[in-house]
Amino acid sequence: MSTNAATSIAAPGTRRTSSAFAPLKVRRTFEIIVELIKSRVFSGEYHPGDRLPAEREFARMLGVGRPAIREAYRALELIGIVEIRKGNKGGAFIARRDHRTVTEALSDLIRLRQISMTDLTEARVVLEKDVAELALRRVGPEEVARLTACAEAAIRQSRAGITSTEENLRFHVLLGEMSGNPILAMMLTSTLDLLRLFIRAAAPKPEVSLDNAEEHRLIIDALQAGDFGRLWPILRDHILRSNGALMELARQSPLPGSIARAGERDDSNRWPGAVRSAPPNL
Amino acid sequence: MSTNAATSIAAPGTRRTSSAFAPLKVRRTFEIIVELIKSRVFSGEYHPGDRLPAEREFARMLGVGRPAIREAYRALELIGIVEIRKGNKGGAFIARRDHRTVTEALSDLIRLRQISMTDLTEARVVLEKDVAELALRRVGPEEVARLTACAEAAIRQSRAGITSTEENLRFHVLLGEMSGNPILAMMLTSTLDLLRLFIRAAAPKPEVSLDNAEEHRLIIDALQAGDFGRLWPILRDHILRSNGALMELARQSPLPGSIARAGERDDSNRWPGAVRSAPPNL
DNA sequence: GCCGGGTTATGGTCCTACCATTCATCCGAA
DNA sequence: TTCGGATGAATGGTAGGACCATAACCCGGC
Repeated sequence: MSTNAATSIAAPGTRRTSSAFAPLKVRRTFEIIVELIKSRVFSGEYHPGDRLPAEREFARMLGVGRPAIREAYRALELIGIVEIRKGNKGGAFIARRDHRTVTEALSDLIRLRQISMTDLTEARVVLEKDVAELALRRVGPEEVARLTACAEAAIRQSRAGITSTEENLRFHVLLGEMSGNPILAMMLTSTLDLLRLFIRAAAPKPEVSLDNAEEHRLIIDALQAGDFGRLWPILRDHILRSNGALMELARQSPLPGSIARAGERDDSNRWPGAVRSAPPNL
Repeated sequence: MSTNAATSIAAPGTRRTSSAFAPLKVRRTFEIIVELIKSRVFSGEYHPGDRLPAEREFARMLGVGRPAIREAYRALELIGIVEIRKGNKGGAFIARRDHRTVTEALSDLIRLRQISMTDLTEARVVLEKDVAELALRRVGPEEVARLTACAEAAIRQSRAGITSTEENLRFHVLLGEMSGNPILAMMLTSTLDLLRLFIRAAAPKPEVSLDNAEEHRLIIDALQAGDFGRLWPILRDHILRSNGALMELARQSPLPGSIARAGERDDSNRWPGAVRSAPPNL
């Protein structure tokens, strides 16, 4: 290790021949670097698109080895804070944030916990209910236009024989965003991402569409009317109907992959079998 | 690179002098290894507590370098699937899963998105409402006993002059678990973890307790009665009251750290200022 | 039986070397 | 002049080896 004490992260004596009263370096080097970069991102010092120093250069600057920087960049990439590009003018760039990290973490956790389709639908129903209630107060003409565009795109795809699952899911994601609450929106998006996994596992055939895009128009109408009492039954039935269709599909085709297995383990009354308890929340 | 073709991950020719028709190895080595281990965990081949091969040994087994294994283990550690221990008989162990990963991802995202205290409380209110409604059908004597024990522990701590924040938060986490829906429970837990961060930032003085533990008894009573119409106003007011206390505290003491800054940036009507919009959901 | 030091397996870190990829630049042909 | 391919340079990806720090284990002395 060369000496570059100025900006060195590792205090002298923390490694090699640790002198008496070594400062108890318990955290790993790369974790310190991760914290350093995180704090700069959070404090607004770094902005999306900014390029972090090259591994070799940063290692020299901080007085640590290149592996430490590598691992820090890797960790930051995993949690979605930076994006790593190879080649000339490549490097680590501050990423635009999205919910991917949360979704993946949730997805992993859920697969390990052997979540059932029932749990997933139940969570979706309550989240959509809350989100719709909040969105109701915030939708304006612009929001309606976006929802309408999404719904019509799905309908066009359906009529053209193309699967509109993605577009249909996006409709509900949009609804989540319109709640105005980023936490709830993120949670709903994660739930829907998970639902997409289930759909892909149960209905690999792309010609199958689970969502009835036409119904989205009714939802938009009710949203415009601003009447939750009218909106909610429509939305709820819409969700439960698509859930029913998915369960039906699951029954027909065997379920490949770990997602399927996740539910079979526990008992008979979980995925892909019948609903465990009554449909939630009415 | 030595040759160990038997169980080699890297097909011959993917590196060094890539022959014609190289199989387009686009994914990085460590990602392949992560997938491999993940799938084994998901499929139940590995169980919590199991020990993965040592880095050097696994590298030899797979015919890859030690750094690849290192990075794979690191990645798995970050997403909470394994736990790495040093020393003799150390190594990578399949971890017991918890929600930490989700919480941290959520926390990072939220800090970057400059979530306000209002958003957080709003999310908490709707989640607690849903969770309470579900829990209402599932609580039995055992659940009531656990909640009571938690509430009484908090009360004892309060009277002894000890901060009961942790215990009070745990009460709501318990409520989340009693909903029977792991997804919703996880989401509520993550939200409460986030709230803990806010509390620590706003009220570093441990003698301040934000939650009124006595009220938890009322909640338990209403839960036992099985009447959501009675339970909900109590729970809602309880949450909003603690929120109000937190906001008050935030006003009194300046807010250190990135969490505080996260809200100050946007506008004046975010944290630590007044509520952005009307309290959610009534 | 208990305590303490030596042993040893293992992760933590660093270094060096080389490959692979990507972009920018330059040069020649049209 | 313009376009396209060749070339070079910067950078991440991977490998392998070396050494340190740590923690569990083992064994001997008390």
